[in-house]
Amino acid sequence: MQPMIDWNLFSNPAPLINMASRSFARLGERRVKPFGFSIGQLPVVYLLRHGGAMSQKDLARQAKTEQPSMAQMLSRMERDGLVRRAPDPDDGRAQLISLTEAALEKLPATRAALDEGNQHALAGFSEDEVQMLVGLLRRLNENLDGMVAREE
Amino acid sequence: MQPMIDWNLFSNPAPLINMASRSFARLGERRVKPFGFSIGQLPVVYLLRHGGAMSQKDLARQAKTEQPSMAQMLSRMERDGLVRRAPDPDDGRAQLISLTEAALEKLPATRAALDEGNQHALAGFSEDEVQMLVGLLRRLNENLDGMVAREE
DNA sequence: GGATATTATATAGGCTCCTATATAAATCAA
DNA sequence: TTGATTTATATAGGAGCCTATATAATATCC
Repeated sequence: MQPMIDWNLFSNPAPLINMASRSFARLGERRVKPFGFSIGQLPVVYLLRHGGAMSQKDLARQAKTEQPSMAQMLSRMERDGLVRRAPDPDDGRAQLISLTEAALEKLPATRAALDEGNQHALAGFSEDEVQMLVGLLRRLNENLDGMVAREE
Repeated sequence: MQPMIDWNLFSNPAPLINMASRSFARLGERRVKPFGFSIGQLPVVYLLRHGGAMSQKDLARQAKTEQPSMAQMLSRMERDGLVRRAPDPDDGRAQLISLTEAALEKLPATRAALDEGNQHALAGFSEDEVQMLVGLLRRLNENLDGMVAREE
């Protein structure tokens, strides 16, 4: 039970993380747009980067989004020629999703543009500080994942 | 120019922050919903928590969202009886927005519920680690804000 | 004072997410 | 083998965010 002192949005991780997330999204959007991607698509791109194929379900699980979010995303990506859907020969319900050649070709340049932006975001951070931040964020995500799973 | 080694989503701050942000939002939503709020409204609630009134423009600036996002949010909040819009006597274009009594009454319980969730998210973190995380996030946000402002 | 900027909101359109629910194929059990 | 359950995707509906643009009121500058 902590005292009901007045609230400071900027000393809690949650709002700081929300702000950072939105800023990263806006900046990332600008950087990947020239290559025909949008920022939310990157987890899918990442998972399929070697040219392999995955089901929608596996993509959703590994990208940690809900299945309907993934379905919608894949529809847009298919519409934009980034992704191909093929019926799974072993399961009539499922699809196998893979990146198109066009998408694969644009990957290296896209990633370079994005990396450059991420470097700028960490201007003034020592290597140790970056590692510290990443480590703390990983632990935070582990806690959060558990809470989401337990419906806490 | 760094080597094009294979990509790891989990050693970059940006995707980790995006994941954490989404988890916080999902968990926070569950916690504040019983009180009639939704998680995205909290910056507005926070800014108006003492019963004062602000223009939409000031709310948007201080909550660091774009004006149209704020306009939409306020429409929903007005619809839900959380906020009141009054014409600004000094400026025919502007409105003065304030929380309704109903919203003000539910504030303490809402904040308590949210704080509890945030504590759980930081389970296993020492006080120093929390301060470290907050400090690093603040610096990161400063960088990001600058980049957004400079259209970088 | 009247034309021209600037400023405060509003609207349109789209993306990324979420929850809840429907549909269709596969699996399991009796 | 058929009926019930589980599983993979789809659809509906909505929040929250963004960019681009329209509208209306205020300021500014001849």
